[in-house]
Amino acid sequence: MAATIHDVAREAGVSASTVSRVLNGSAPVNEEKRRRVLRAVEKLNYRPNALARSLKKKRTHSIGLIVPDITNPFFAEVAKGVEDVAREYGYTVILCNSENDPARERTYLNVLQEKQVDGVIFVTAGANEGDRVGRLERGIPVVMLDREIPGIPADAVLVDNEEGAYEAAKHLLALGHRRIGIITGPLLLSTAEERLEGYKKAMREAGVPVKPRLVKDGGFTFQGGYAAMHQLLEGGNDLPSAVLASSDIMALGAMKAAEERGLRIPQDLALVGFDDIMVASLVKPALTTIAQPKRQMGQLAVEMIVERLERGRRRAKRVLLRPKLVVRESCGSGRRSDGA
Amino acid sequence: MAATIHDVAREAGVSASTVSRVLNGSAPVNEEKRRRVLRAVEKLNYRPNALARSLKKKRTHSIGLIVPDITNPFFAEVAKGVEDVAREYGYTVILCNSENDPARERTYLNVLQEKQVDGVIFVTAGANEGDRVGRLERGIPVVMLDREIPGIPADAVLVDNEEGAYEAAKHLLALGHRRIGIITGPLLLSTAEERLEGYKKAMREAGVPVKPRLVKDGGFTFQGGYAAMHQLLEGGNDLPSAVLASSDIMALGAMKAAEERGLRIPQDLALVGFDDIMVASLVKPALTTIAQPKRQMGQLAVEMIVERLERGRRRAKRVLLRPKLVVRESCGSGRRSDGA
DNA sequence: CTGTTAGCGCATTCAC
DNA sequence: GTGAATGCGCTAACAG
Repeated sequence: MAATIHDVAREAGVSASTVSRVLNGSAPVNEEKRRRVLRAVEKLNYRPNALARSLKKKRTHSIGLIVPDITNPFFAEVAKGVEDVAREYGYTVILCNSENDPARERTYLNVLQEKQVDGVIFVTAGANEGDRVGRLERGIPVVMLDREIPGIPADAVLVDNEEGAYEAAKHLLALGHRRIGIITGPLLLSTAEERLEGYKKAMREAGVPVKPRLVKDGGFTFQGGYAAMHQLLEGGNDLPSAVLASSDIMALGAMKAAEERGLRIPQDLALVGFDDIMVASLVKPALTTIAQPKRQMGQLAVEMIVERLERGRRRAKRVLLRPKLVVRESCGSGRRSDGA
Repeated sequence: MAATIHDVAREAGVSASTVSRVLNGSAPVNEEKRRRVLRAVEKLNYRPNALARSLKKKRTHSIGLIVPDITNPFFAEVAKGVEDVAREYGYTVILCNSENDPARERTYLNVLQEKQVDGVIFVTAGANEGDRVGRLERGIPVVMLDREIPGIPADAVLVDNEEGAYEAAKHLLALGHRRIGIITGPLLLSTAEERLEGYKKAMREAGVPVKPRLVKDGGFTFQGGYAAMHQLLEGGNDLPSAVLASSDIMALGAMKAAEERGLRIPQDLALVGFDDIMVASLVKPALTTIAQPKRQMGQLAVEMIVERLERGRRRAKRVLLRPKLVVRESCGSGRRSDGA
């Protein structure tokens, strides 16, 4: 059986409170007793029970992280940022994979609450968890990350998706493209919606009409991007000369589809992604994309929770980060081949 | 303030014990009171406090997962497997990124113990944590994953690395290569050591001497693989015609280096990886590699912990999974590439 | 400075 | 069936 604070107290010939005091430095303790306590701790290999402490102090020093899929490099990067500063502040992170399943998301929200986490970082799968989050939020700090739920006053760390997609589309337009397709994410996600908006805005400004036929939902997955690209490439005429994929993963799927159709990138088709995950620079041609500060997003989210917890901030805060166009090879130099 | 079991008891006009009984089904309760309790729970939006329960029951239903780097696709896949079955069994997972830092690893081992996790899944960075793990292991089930620490009786989920590397090398030999280089991981990791062994064994059997000059440590990182390949390619003569990289990440780095040297893969240089992460099938040429059952490894690890916890297993168990050669394009075998 | 007392919120005897 | 009492291991008053 693991030693308790009382065992240590007995071994050192002092009271449990004294042991607690030396271990937490919460009050001055006679030097002699202090040494005895430390020795006893050593001898018994004593480790305080964090459960008991948390129960008493009403602080668990743990935060929950809910993501749709940890194997998605975007979320893995975010998670790393989260874990990293959480550790610095003495917090532990509970990893929750929602698998894009609203039910699972809901379950986790409850579990985290029961486990008394000090805060939650929530990348929602888009289900309408507004009520639940709102209710939870009254007791526990919640930071929405990457995706917003409209109408709740929780903190949020977001990227200016409209701006990002706008830049991406403008890049394509500047290269002379006019028939530009877009593979969107699920439009119930603010993120996907905003990227579509940015695309439309750029098209509008350039005086190019947006054709519904060139807008396909790729569900933010590799498979979805693959299927969407095939759809875009169906029907002999009216084909896009460029495609904006709303995530790198989808861009990769799209690339595979284009390849299967015998299209060369960038000669026959220009392609832009979104996220800048590591693979983007590794594939051939290297993917031009909109980079997001993934690591930083995770870091900021933790800091926002700590601010509320340790510095008592009350007002909701919303951080909007700027994405950045990274030009690589998948859009070519700008001369679009008309004939090929 | 969150409602407690006493609030519910008062609201329902019963004792706290009764509330506990209906919530846990631990004893029969009068139907009428039962309804009243349930109603009260609803009304007060009561959530049991898992800390208090855990303190009492000495079970937290949480397990710790220590990995070197969650952004490494290999570990992300493992983590997904872990999370997935942990959730099924009602466990929560605490994510710990050691960043390959022994100090951090040590800290996490302690933190997990203090948080009273019911088990630990440990992918060690290779520091000699034997003592610590051994001591911990006496109180908490520990499963070593992917990497072993010799001499401790903990459970382990491993892959037959020697066999995998042996197959990889034989593949290269069968294609007629004789000057085969290897990029290893840090040799203090059992994993890296065993892969090197497999390579040597294949070479020996083929009667090809192993030249130290063709053995380079790539540290299991992209950068390391890149640097190692540059070293292998230095010095005009005595160059390898094929290279076995002990991880896909390193293979990718190696690919970049080869490219910089103007070498075409597979025409000028054959390359095999290890792991079969998603990117492997996406790069060009698609990477021939040794696939590991990543997801399954995570799943098994959790099951081994649950076995000890809920079915009282005592004897240490060691599972050795078989890796599998996946032939794609990077060795120019002429066979069709396969998507896996 | 230090020991004693009193909970944190729950599950579990133990009587009734 | 059910309530009262007890304690999980710890920290925080409260007296000295």
